Amino acid sequence: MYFRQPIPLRPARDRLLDAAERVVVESGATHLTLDAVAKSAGVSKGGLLYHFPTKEALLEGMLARHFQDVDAEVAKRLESRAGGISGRARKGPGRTGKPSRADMFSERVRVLLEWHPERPAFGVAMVAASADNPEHMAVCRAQYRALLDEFAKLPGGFERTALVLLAVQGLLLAELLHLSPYTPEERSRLVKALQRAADQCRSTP
Amino acid sequence: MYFRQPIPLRPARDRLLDAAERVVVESGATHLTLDAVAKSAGVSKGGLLYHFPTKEALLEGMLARHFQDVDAEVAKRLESRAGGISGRARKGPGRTGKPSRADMFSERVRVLLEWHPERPAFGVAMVAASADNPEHMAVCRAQYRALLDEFAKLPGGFERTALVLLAVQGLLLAELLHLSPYTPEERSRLVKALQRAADQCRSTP
DNA sequence: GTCTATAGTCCGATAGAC
DNA sequence: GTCTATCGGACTATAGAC
Repeated sequence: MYFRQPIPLRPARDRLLDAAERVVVESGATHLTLDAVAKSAGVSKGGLLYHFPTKEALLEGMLARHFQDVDAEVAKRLESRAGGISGRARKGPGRTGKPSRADMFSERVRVLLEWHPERPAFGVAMVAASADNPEHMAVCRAQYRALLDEFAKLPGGFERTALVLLAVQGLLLAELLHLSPYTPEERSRLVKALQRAADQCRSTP
Repeated sequence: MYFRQPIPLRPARDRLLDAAERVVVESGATHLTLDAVAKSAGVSKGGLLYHFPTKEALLEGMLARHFQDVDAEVAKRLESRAGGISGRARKGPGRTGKPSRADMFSERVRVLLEWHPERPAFGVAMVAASADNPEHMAVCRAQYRALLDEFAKLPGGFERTALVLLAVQGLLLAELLHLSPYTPEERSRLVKALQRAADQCRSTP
C-alpha cells in the first residue's frame, strides 16, 4: 500500500481526448487523424478505435467533454463560494443557496477567460468539429443561445451582455486560431477590462 | 461590338478562390481538397493546379485575396467619402485629403461588419489556413498587430479600441465557425451597438 | 483492452495529350 | 490553359490475434 502508484492517473478515454486536442493545437484541425491521435496518446490505432469507434465519435466526445468541463468548473466555483461565505452562513451547514443569475454570469466569464492560459487547447473541440462538419455546430449554437437568453435578463440587458460575451468569445476564438497578437501583459489588461464590463452588466441598467 | 459578352466575367483565378471559400463554408476546412475545389469551380484538378501549383499556394492565395479585398474596400470608401464631401472641396478637384486615423478605424469596423452578410465566406481563408497549418497565421497576427498599434493611438486608448475590435472579431469568427446563434434582427442591433462603441473610441478619451 | 495486418478510399502531385 | 491518367502515400475502418 505504501507509495501505491496512482495508475491510471487519468482514464484512457480522457488521455485520448487530451491527445486529440493536442494534435489540433499543434498541427491544425486538418491533421486531426486517427493515426496522429493514437501516436500522440502513445497507443495504437486499434486501441483508440476501441474507445471511439469512429472519428465522428471522437469529435463528439471532444465537444461533450468541453461543455461538461466548463459547466462543472462554473458549478464548482459557485458552490465553493456559496458554501464558504454566504450560503453556508445563511442556510446552515450542508445547505447552499441557489446562485443568482448575476453570479452565474460573472463566474462563467471568469472561467472562460482564466482557463485558457492554463490549457492552450481550451475550446479547441469547437474548431475541430466545425472544420470536420459544420452541422456539428448546431449543438454549440443551442448551448450558446440558452446562455444568451438567460443572461439577457440581467440589468445590463441583451445588448450589453451580448457585447461582453462577444468580446470574450473573440479573444478565445482568436487564440484558438493562433490569430491573437496580444502580449501576456496586454491580455491580462483586456481580461481585467472584460471582467469589469461583465460586472457592470450585473448591476447598471 | 454590340452586346459583346463580358467573358470571362471573372478571372479564372478568382473563380477558383471563390470555389475554395465555398467548399470551406459548406463542408468545413477538413474537406478543402483539390478535388472538391476543382469540382465546385467546374474545372478539372489539372486546371486548378495550373493556377495554384500546390495546396499551400491555394491557401496563401485565399489569405492574400482576403486582406487585399478588405484593405481595398476600406480605401475605396474613404476615398469616395473624402472626394465626395470634404476632401474635394478642401483640396480641389483630383486631390483627396489623407484620411484621419479615426476615419480609418470607423470605416474598417464598418467594412468588417457589413461585408459578412453579403459574402458568407468572408474571412473563411483564415479558418482554412489555421486548420491546415497554424504557422500560416503569423502573417495574420502581424497584420492584426499593426492595426492594433495604429488604432491604440485613438483617444479611446488601447483597451477601449481593442475591446471593440475583439467584439467585432468575436462576431465574425463565431459566424465563420457556424457558432453564432443570433437572429438577423439581433445581429443588426449588435452591429449598431458596435459601430456606436467604435465611434466613441474616436472622440471620448 | 490493446495490438497488428489489411482492405478500400481519398489525398496531393506529376506527366503528357490536346 | 485545360484536360485525362495515374502514382505513391495517408486516410478511415474492419478483422482477428493475444
